[in-house]
Amino acid sequence: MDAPEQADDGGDGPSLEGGYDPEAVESRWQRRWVDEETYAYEGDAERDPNTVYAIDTPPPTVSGSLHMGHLYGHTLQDFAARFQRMADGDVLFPFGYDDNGIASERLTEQELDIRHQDYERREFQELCREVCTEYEAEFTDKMQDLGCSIDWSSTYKTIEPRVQRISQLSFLDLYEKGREYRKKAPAIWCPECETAISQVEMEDDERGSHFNDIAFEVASDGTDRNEFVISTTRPELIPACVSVFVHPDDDENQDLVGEEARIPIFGHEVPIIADERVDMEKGSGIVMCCTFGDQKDIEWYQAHDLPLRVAIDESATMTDLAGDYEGMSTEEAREAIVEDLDEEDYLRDRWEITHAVGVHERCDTPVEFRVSKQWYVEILDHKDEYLEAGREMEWYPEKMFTRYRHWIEGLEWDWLISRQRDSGIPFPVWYCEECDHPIMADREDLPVDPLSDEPPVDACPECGHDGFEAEEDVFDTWATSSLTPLINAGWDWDADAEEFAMEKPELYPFDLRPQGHDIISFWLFHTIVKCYEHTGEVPFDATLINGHVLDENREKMSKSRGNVVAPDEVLADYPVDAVRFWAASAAVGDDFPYQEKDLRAGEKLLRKLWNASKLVDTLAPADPDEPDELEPIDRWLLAELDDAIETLTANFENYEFAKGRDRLRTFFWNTFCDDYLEIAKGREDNPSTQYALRTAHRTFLELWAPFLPHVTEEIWQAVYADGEERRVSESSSGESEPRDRLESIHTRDWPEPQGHEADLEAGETAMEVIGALRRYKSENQLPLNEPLETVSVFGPVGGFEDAIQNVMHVQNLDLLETEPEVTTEIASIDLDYSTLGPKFGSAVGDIDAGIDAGEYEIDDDGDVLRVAGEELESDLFEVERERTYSGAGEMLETDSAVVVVE
RNA sequence: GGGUUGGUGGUCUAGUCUGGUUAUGACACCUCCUUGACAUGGAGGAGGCCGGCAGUUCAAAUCUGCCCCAACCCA
Repeated sequence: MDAPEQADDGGDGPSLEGGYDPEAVESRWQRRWVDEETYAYEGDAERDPNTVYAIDTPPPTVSGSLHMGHLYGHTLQDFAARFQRMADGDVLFPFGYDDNGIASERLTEQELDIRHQDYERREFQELCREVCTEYEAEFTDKMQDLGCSIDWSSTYKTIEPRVQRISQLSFLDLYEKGREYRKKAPAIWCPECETAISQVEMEDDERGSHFNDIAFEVASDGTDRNEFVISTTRPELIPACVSVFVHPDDDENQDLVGEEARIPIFGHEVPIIADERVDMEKGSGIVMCCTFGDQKDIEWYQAHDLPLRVAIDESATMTDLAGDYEGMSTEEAREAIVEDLDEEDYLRDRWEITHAVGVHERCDTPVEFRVSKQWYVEILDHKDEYLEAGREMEWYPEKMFTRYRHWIEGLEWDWLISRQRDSGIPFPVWYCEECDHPIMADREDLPVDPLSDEPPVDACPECGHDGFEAEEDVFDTWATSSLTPLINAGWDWDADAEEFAMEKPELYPFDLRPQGHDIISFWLFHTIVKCYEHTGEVPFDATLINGHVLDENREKMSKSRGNVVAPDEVLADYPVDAVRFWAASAAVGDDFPYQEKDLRAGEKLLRKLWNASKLVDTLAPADPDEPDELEPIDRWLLAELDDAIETLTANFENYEFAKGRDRLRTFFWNTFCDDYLEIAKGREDNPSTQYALRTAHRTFLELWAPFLPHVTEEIWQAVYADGEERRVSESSSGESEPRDRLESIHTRDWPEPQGHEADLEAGETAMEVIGALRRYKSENQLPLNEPLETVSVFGPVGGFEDAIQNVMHVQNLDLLETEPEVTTEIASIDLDYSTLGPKFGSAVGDIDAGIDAGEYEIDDDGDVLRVAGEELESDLFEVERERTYSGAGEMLETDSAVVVVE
């Protein structure tokens, strides 16, 4: 745009003509916001971190397309970002992709129908980059269709060199701090992906299997028995059997302890040992320990210093230890061994079961446990500190902290960060060929790839040898994606100052970390670990945990169930603003169903806002002067508006989007549209009403802006942007080229209460009277604009007579000084239990009974109620009277007024 | 198996921490109304013993215990 005036790009510029056309309007604004960098973070390194609002968004894993979880999560963040931007200025709302690691490798394999094993590492990495780039481009398009106020100039990919450098710096720093070690130890292993994985990547899955009762011979002669039976689901592991365990309390089998067992078929002999970790309830109560079948085997292996017998290799193929079974897969070997056991009469029984099997979450392959040399981040010794860090953050909702706490309390493994994969960030490490001493890269050289780069030394500092071996492993994805606060803040090594520094220190610690409740245990946890160890600070002030979007029957969406709703399908039928209105309906942290009718509710609201704006536009000039004195009805509206601003502000500050949304909708629809606008129709020439109308309307647009960014921008630009003083948020630090930027509603200031005071009781009563008259017309099947000849009101409605008269088409309105002629009798007595209870205690029951039975008296002036032997002062009860009106016309009652229609 | 969270009209939900006697709103349903924006609107109505059972209390959707159901996390 090139004119200082509001841009009107021809026929499809902002205008209130006709109905609201979200399809055209939304994409038009989305494009302009991106093109004009409306949401760009300005940045001011001098600013206090407490006054810059920064969000650390967990970058989506590049493994597929945008789903409802992305939509919901980002929309919630956007509510916070948009509110904060208006309320407090500069906001950083960045965006990243997590495209290094197993997930994107598997995506590449699926997409191209290839196996990574068939490619050179470089080649495969190239393919990953290509596939990811395509997915990212499509994902970005779809993200921009959501209209989130993301700063698209602050984006990153976890595989890009800048991030690789940060990730390798992080590795070096933790190594120097003594927080990392390399160790040959049993690790969880995925035979399909052929890599070690961490505890969090393993999940349980119910699988069908068999229990096999296998007879073991006793090879020594300390007992009368010749054999005993062991139940196992994994007979292929018997070549790896290194011992047999019996529980110390197991009297029946105590005779076996200290003896030797001979392994069927394979013939090797193993000791029988007592250990209380045996589950006596399971199978025969006697259990074999193999290296390794499960985690308990590892514990035993370490506790009893057992030998290592590896029968299964890294691709789940039997090793030479398995003798005749060498080269078979574990499944093949299982069947073959069972058959042979049966033939040789060792198989005593076999039956089907289903049980939980640990599988790799990325490929559903049952995991193995293998001894291998891996890098670990030590975390078990800092559990208390990480727990404390979690405690220092604000949790929205609070209850989610429990999950974090339980996760930490249950930690059993240090964090394994090396992966035997092709695509990923390499460890910046070489090893001395002679003494295995690790050589770390120099900081200034990062990022490095040891496979192609040379180590920074000519000779090993330990032994002087000059040959080195490159580390082939890459970092676990989370070793990098746990650094997002540091990536966003531009963390780097300052060589001159010899310390770490941030390019944008004002961002750190971040104000908000949003994420789903399913990844508290790893993503959030790992991020806290990394950032805390690097900076000594908790990286987030607050964390916002979003729930999951379920299908319309409240069931989890899953591809296998076929109940997945894709965001693009929804957005093809409904405006984004309507989708956002739905997204705001759930309490933060709660799972909630996707229901189409909720989107229709949002659509209705957009239409209402549009139509109300049109009406306001016909009733008052865009920018009326403020009159010296507002009339009661107008002052009442603005006082109510002040109140709404106050609650809504608090709601946004506390991430109570659902509450804010409902409060605003009710006030806008019921109070403003149904009540005030109807009244305003009869007062259009009144300067007081014109001012109130426009003030309220502008404020409504601003208050709705975080929820409904498109429709509010469209109306704002159509109605107000033109006459506004130009408010371009060019930074005061003097950017050399002042850009001609859109004065978006989204960069305006959040409304503040203006301190309007009004007789709220009179306003409330007047609305009651209007409601009563509406009910009267409805019940008498009259149109709402049917004139009423004479209406008398007894009640506090002073100052609102005109309003009542106009909106209800009352020709004569009388305010009564005294209650109209009625005969009254006591209908009921309302007790104030909250003070009555504490005062009279158990007598309350008798008082209730006495009143019900009519056994009570009230003083003539109504000051004292005598019942059940007690005397109640007037503040404890209220007498409800049944009024019978015998005068002319019909009497209507409200809570605080009596109305007579003639 | 252990833990966490939740269960409120037909549906989705507010209220539960901080107990107070007519339980909030929306959608759907029924009746009526074309009022100067909106009939994709407006006014009104019906519909719930707050998962079950005990307990604490003058008083429980709300606090306590047990049970049932669901989701999630961890074995």
